[in-house]
Amino acid sequence: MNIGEIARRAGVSRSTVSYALSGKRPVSDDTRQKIQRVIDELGYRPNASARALANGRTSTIGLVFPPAGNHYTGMQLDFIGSVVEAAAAYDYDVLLSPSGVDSDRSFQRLLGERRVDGAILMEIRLEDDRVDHLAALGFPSVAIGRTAHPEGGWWVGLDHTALVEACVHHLADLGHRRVAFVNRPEGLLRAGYESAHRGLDGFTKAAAERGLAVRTYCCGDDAASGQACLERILHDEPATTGLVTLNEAALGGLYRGLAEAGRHVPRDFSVTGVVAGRWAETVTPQLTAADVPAEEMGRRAVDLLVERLDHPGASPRHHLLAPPISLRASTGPAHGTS
Amino acid sequence: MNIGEIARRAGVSRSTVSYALSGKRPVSDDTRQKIQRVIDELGYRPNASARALANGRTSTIGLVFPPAGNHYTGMQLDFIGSVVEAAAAYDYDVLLSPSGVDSDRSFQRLLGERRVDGAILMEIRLEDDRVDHLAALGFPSVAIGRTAHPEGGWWVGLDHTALVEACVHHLADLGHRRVAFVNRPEGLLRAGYESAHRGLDGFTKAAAERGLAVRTYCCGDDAASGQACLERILHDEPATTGLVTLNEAALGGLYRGLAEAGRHVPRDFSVTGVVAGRWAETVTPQLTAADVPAEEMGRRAVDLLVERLDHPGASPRHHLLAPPISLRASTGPAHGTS
DNA sequence: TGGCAGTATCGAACCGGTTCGAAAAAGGAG
DNA sequence: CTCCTTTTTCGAACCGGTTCGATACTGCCA
Repeated sequence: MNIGEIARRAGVSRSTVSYALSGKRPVSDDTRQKIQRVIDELGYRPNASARALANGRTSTIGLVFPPAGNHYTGMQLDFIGSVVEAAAAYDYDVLLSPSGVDSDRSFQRLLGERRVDGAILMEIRLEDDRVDHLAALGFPSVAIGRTAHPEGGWWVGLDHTALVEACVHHLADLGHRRVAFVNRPEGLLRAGYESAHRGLDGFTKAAAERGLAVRTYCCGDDAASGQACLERILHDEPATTGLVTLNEAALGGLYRGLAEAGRHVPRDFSVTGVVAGRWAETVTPQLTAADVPAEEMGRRAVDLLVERLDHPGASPRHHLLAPPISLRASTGPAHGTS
Repeated sequence: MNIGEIARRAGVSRSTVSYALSGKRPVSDDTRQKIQRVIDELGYRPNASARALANGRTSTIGLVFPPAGNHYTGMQLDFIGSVVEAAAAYDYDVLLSPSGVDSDRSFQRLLGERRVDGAILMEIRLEDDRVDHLAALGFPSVAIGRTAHPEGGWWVGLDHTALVEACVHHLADLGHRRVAFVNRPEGLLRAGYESAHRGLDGFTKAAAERGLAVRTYCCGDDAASGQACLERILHDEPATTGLVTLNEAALGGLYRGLAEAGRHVPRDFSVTGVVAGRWAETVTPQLTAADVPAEEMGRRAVDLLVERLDHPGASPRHHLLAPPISLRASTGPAHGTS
């Protein structure tokens, strides 16, 4: 079941079999057919490790996870799914790297041991040592997210600043004056997560522009935290009439908190934010939100990475996406205290 | 940066370096230290492909996806996350295989090209050619799910029949007489998905035992389908007062449909089913449900696979899980038409 | 001081492919 | 029929590790 066996049965040399398969040198028609017949008969497939060793390419890309710990959100699932699918179209496999507790170890595994040809990094931080490290090494990688200094890098990003600004303007246009911001968990904000920081920046800036009274909160990635967070919001400022969130996993909890406080959405309270479309449609009333185009981002990241792998000298490229807000049913005009 | 370079700099032979690293033969203390110093200095890591070629083990396990198409549910995310984490603890990497459109191709890639030492299969069908195929090949694999003939196989399963029965009994105990079943999408049922079939069996059986009037539905994996499905349920039998679902992605839509029909949960209508705990807590009121222990299942699947890899002769093992129903807030006593 | 056990290290073969240079075979022109 | 070009195939080296058999070195006892 190795190439030598195929060669023996076809009565040719190993190199001829190799060339017949790769097409890198011409092989006469009848020997090719003879070889093909033997291959089909035995169901032969070349050994991936041997091939990787010989030509230095593993045909595998690494998908590097955050040091976020044990919690995965729905958005990440969409990334993973679309990356795997897009990679398969280019004949690449996808190796998942947890980079959980000690990210260095699995990072070393992926790069140091040459398990992958390139990497896609998820959950980027503004100052991200992984990105810097890879850039210093010249290792082909694409970030899903954008560091504080994205110039000269390869990445696919979402313009969280602009999206959150749009959310704030949307609420302000509806007459809301007291608005809260529900961010990702505090640990992630402190760790410098891009979405948390840029989203917060956009919120602060737009709120200042519109002269809104605002409060910002961090919130755990689960429904219970969302509910608790909403209670805190109404406790701190009962006159709050709207919120913007980046935290899709807390969304259900936020809604529950509103329901239990007797605030009807969207009559008494407007909710909006930046979340995956699937989640926006799950809650009732459906969330007016900037839908994170996770699938497109994953696909584009793979496109960029493959381009980079195919053309080692290519100059850096990136995509900054800013999808429009999908108007659904969770926001409405403010009244009463406005 | 290869073993020869290390050997040269340390003034020893390549085999000595290899033995110093693997410990498979004794190496004197000072040469070991000399070698280690060089390795640390250069940051050397042995090439994974070369190692895999030499000793026939890739230290990688494959995670095989369903032919389900482009839709991933939250449960799958939890499986993936826990599998990756558990595998990392055993020093295994995880290779994702879509097996999307033509599952054969990526299957061949994984096994035929020897990219992985073993595989974990997700989304099992009652008659699953992948399982049969692997069993015939004697290839080390563990299924997350259980075929119609699970004897002699390695798997981690969820007792959907028992769980759905428990849900039905729960509703019947509360006095509900007309109950609906919301299954996975029709395509999956027709394809023979285990959860869809066994869940349906349990529902039918328990409903018959309790003499309930029932209807069963298939429902797409998204909120819009859930809403449509609920409308159909109430249209077909307006006196329905409860439902059992396996479809977590439709859950939000089911709730919305109930709200729009003016049925209050749990006062007018009880909802229960088998879904991941995270989803059960997202909806309001929180779902009384059998929580799918996705994390535990993923972890156990890895444990079994590693055991199988370490002891090639070991006799088949499995785990059939049947977590209890978590009483939350979505079910209550029936009244009115009862 | 020779013989011997035991330890430390080395060289070579091997895993299964790819690739290069050269040899062999085929075809065409003189 | 020879010579030369072109096409087709072959053998050997290489990728970077692992592993086996054998050699070199050490210390100990007779």
